[in-house]
Amino acid sequence: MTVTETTDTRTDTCAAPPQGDRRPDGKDKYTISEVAALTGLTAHTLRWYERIGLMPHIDRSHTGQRRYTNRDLDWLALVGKLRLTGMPVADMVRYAELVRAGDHTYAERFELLRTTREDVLARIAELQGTLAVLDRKISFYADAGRALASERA
Amino acid sequence: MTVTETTDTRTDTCAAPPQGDRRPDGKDKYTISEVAALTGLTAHTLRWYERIGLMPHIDRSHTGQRRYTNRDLDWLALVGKLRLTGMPVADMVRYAELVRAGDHTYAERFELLRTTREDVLARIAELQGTLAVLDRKISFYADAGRALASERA
DNA sequence: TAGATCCTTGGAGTGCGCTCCAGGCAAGCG
DNA sequence: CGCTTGCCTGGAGCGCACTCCAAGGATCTA
Repeated sequence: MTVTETTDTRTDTCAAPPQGDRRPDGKDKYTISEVAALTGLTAHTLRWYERIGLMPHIDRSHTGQRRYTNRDLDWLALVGKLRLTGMPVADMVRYAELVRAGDHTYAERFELLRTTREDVLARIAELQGTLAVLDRKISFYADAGRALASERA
Repeated sequence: MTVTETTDTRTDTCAAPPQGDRRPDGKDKYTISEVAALTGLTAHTLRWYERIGLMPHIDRSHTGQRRYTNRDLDWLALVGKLRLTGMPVADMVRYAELVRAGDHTYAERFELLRTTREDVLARIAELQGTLAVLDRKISFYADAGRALASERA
């Protein structure tokens, strides 16, 4: 038995959820600028992602232009999420390599994601700490503003 | 009436809370390497902060060496918090300029902090979104790991 | 078929936040 | 006295994640 992440595909590219965000239904070929529009990344960045191995090699049209698939969009959605966590690009490339290497890397992928999860939790806690400081200062300035206003009155 | 942020000082440097984190009591003069040890920043970075205007001009010993005060440490603590929010250094410099400019910049400081607060809230929400994705993937790999284990049995 | 627009490539450039270097001064110690 | 250690300066360098450039080929619209 082989476990795949989505039920309807043969190879595990660790694709994102089946829910396309705002994706023309029934379509499965996108030019680079269409993908740029859908993802918010620039075409430059998409090509760069491919060069550094963060994307698999993208299908090409008969004239050599890139044609992205829905699967590629799924992967980019995941990359976007990982990027939001602050994960370095090098680590994402490592993850992409594990995915390409096949099922026997499940344990390592698990470990990488678990570590990332811990980092995210720590980061959230950190931000909540700074939020407390900000709130203290903000209420100080709010009070000070009121005091100055009443002074003028 | 003039409102100051801490009750025991005359000038408002928007100092951090009176609770020193791990600070030798009764001391009010620190060398750059002591400050580096206390803050986790490097001496290089401390000098650089001063050059770009993120720190006020630091007191000097008779031989020209920097002598940081507890007030400077308070300010560095705030800077550290703001840095954790992801605020660009340029914005922190802007805030520092407002503080140096005097009480009439309270409204602007308030605005800056309020905006930062919104950013932090948005960032936390973002991270919680990525956490959901991570959790989904992690449980996938955990299940897959169990399936592979039972296969070997 | 002309002209505008889009896509291709390798490699160079950018902005940020540090990080380090060279060369030199000052203080403490055996 | 020499040695080590710590600090000073302006300016160069670095790692990251893009971002852009030049020169040329492909595709679309009238």
